Amino acid sequence: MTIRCRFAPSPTGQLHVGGARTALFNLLYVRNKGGKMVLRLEDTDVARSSKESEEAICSDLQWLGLDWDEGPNVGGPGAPYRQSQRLGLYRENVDALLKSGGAYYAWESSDELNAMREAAQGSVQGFRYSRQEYSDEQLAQYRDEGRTPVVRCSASPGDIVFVDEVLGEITIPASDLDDFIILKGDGYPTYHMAVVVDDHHMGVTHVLRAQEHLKNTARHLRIYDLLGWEPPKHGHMPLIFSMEGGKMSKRDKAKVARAAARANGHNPESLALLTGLPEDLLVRFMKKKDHGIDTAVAIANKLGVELPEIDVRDFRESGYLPEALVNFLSLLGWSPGGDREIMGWQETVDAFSLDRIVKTAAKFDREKLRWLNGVKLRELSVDELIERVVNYVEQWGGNLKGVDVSIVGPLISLYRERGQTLRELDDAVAWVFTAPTEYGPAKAIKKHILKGDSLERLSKIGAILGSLSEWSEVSVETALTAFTENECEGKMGKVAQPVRIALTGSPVSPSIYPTIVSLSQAEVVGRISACVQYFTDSSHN
RNA sequence: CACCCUAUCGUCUAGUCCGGUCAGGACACCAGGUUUUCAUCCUGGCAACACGGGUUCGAAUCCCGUUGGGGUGACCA
Repeated sequence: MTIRCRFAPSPTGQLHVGGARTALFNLLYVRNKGGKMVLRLEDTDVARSSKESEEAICSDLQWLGLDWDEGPNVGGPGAPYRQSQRLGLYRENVDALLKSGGAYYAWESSDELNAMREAAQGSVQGFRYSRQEYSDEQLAQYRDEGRTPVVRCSASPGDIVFVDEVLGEITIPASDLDDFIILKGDGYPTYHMAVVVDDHHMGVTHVLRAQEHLKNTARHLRIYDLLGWEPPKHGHMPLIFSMEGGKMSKRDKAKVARAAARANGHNPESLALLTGLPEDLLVRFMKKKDHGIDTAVAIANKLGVELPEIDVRDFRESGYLPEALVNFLSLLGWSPGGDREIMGWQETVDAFSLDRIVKTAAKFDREKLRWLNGVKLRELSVDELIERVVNYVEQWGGNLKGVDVSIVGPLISLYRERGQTLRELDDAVAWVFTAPTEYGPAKAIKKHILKGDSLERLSKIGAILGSLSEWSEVSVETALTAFTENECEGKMGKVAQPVRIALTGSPVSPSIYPTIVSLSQAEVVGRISACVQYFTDSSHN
């Protein structure tokens, strides 16, 4: 039997890392078993679904290298792969359930339902819908009001017991289940109905999804049973937590922005002034009534705070490598056993199995991701890394955007070991394009510039470099080692550190010779004399 | 609050199913080495079986309870 798995996002926003991990595990399983991967868009929430979101999600999946064998735009035996294009099929099966008595029409409005929930607040178990009887007069009245009924599926009379591929035997007691909606008032199926019908018709053999769906599985199994279909196997994967514990969610961004605002002593009024956003929105935001990402981003930008990456897009923008994110994600809730961690795609595919998926939620440790990204960065050949950086700045901007490859190349190989992300690499190189206007830290300045005859020495070095007839790493090295031997008792630090400060503004940079020739001779001479000038001016020492 | 899931270093985890190197690796952190600075790299260190009962010659590993954590409780998926 061919194994078939699916990833079924709803196109209502960006691809979340949790979603990416779900897609990843499904694909790893499929590739390991030589099966087929299906991508299906669950766009039954008409109000929230969008084409842009669909494109963004597909783009991020592709960026991660998570491909699919069947899906929208590629087709396949289960086509179409957008639920909004499969309405007839759902309707058919809803009708079948209606006919067999497994489902029935329910006429309560959302408001009435909410009122019923409200009323059930105090009860031990909370609200559970139970089937209502309607008199002919009531029905007539509802129709006159223009109400459209929903269709509810009758709950299983007995406990739902199934063997989960990850968790083992799971029991959802009947007392926990109630009659759930399978067809909405707008004629669209709910998730429960659509998922079951599609998984069945698309030949899905294994449903691997997050543990938050555990109870939904009980509902889905009920539908399979009522329809007389063989259900697929289910496996529920552990959740991904933020470092604080709790599902990693978009709200984490709002949380960070709020904390930053408070730490800076802001109130809604001052925030409105700062961001130009309406004050009532900010009031709601700060009171945690609103968690808008745009609001969070606006505040963070003004305050210069980094928001935590949550969506795949965020990680892309921060300069992570797809292979690093994939490797990291594969280790969240799964391990190949033993001591293996740094793995390539095929190695991971070969090692993957459901019984090695962990049962407990994993916290998302960005520090480890950063480290892993650095490892993957250094695994790349220099040429490959250069290409990644060029593509990266092309898309997301940076100091190196539009800069000639003949300049980018040497710089990147210089910084290869000094950055964990593409963004950091680009940031690190900023000094090449902008001469320093100030120098620091103070302690280093004191030691390398102001102490003794340092400034005079720097001046001499400038003169020596300026007199070179050939501008190359070798000629610079020859000249400076000679100078070091003759005038600094061979102490390289006396030469390198002042030069670093003069050229970059800080005492930290890659090896000194390549650092020097990263700039033109004229630029080096200019920066050195500017530095000497700066500190000769008595106000700076 | 109810139900369900779950429990090894701060974090990700190996070991648990088939009890007998009481615990391995990695991130982070600390110390040292290499290095003209930084980084890379190398070496070493710190650090965990939630608790309480059982079962057993012997339990991280099996059973029960407690506590902790999380999920769910939509005409969202």
